[in-house]
Amino acid sequence: MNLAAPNANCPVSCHNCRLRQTGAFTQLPPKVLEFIESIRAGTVTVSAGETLVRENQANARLFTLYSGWAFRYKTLSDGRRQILNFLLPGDLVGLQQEFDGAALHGTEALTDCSLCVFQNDSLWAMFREHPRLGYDITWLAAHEESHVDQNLLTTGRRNATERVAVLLMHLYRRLDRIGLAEDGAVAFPLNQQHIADALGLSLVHTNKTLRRLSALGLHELKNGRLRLLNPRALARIADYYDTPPRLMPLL
Amino acid sequence: MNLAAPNANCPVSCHNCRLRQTGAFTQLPPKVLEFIESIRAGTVTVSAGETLVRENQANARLFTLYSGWAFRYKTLSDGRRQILNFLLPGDLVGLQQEFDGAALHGTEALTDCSLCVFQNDSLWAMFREHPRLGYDITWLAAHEESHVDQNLLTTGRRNATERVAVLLMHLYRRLDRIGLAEDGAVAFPLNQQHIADALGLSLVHTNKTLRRLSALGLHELKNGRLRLLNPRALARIADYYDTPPRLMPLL
DNA sequence: CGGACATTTGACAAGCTTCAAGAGAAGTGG
DNA sequence: CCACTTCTCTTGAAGCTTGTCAAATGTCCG
Repeated sequence: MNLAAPNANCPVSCHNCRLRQTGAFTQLPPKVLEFIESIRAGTVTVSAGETLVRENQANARLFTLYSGWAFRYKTLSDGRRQILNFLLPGDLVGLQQEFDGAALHGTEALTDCSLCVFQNDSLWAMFREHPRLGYDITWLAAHEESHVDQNLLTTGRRNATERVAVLLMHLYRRLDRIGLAEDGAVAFPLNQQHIADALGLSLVHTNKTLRRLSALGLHELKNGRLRLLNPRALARIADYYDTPPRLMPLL
Repeated sequence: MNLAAPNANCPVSCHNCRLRQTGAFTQLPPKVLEFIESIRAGTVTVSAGETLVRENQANARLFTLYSGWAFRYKTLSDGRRQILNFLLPGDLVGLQQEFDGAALHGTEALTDCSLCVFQNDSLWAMFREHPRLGYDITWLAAHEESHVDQNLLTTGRRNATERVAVLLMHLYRRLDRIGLAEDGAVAFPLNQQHIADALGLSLVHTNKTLRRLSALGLHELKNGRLRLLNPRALARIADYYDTPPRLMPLL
């Protein structure tokens, strides 16, 4: 079961959803699951590098990311870019613009992705028909905010070494939780520009910091896979201590 | 009507709520308003500098800020602090820890505050009894996230001058929208350490940057009030252009 | 008037960015 | 299969923004 594989397409029915079998997500009553299936408008695949939602786009839809990686970002008018957070399988895409009218950020596929698309205007129906779903959506929104909170602490108050350490640890742990770690390593499709844009650093300084950490034997990054060689040292540098895993909702 | 005044206590009944008369918030059907009133457990006042929710606190409650300013923050173990966003009248306090079990951030009163407190475990009741309220809560969560998004762009990719300009503009506009601007000026209770912690800068550099901007005649900060003397220049420096005001939900 | 706290300023050091250029990797077309 | 292009990664050097240290000034309040 490799959900990160390019050809990992969404299943026809939510009952067969492989994400739901990972044990990382909460179970839904059958009636609610059927409702989700009824408002699913279809599935979509997007190639690496393509834009899912443009900045300031008005009419975006609501998705659940099924396989692959994506990220949310904002840019300044002179092109400086900040990555806000990374989206992994199970994450909801496009909630903010349902409320703010237009997206205040862009969303881009980092790898080939497949997504389940919900019908237009189904958001209100979810709240009305199944309060449980409304609750779950709010949970996901609050959870995503906590990721952005953490990234803000990182860019605002950590130095370059600490920032890189946090990023590596955090992504590794998120992937591990949804079953995407194999033999102590995870797929790692980010290039150094992505890392720089996520951490508020320049490309060159990101490179030098990564080299320093790997020269110290803290991590290994090759063939597009990340391995944490000394997680305890990384955690100490990053001042980052994980909370115990909790089951997440999945739409 | 000065909602920022220290003695601006919550009204007994939501029907008399002065916030609802500002025109900045959506109208609620009478039945929903009565429901809100029924799950309101009381009101609380907090003095400037007091902590509303400690970092890692488990049993925090849900509030609506009625008057005064507060802020959410995170700290590293060596004391470095990052302010995540500022909370103004009408904002919901404590939603995240309802989901994550414990607060991953602290919340502190910046001025004397009064807040409406909701009953424990009333969150699920809101979603179940009145889907509209669930929808509104999600709106508020998504809206707060968009503030954090913006702050992350600012600390990650703007220089010191741009950061200060953004902060001044953004807070001015938020206050203006809820009717807290008088004669082109707003109350501004932040000290320079707060600004530094919000922008990811050192205290000294924050001071020098503020002085430079005010020497250029862009803003004036005295007697605890902020006046934007050249909003267009500030907007240009900050690369910050506001979206038209939208009505916000109010619980 | 004294004490605590916030603001202001200068000098210096450090971390990070920018510039420049080479090396490696991957894809394309002859 | 090899030249060619393009992109990513890597490294060094120089400069600038920002942080740190230290101390003076201003402000508020008892």
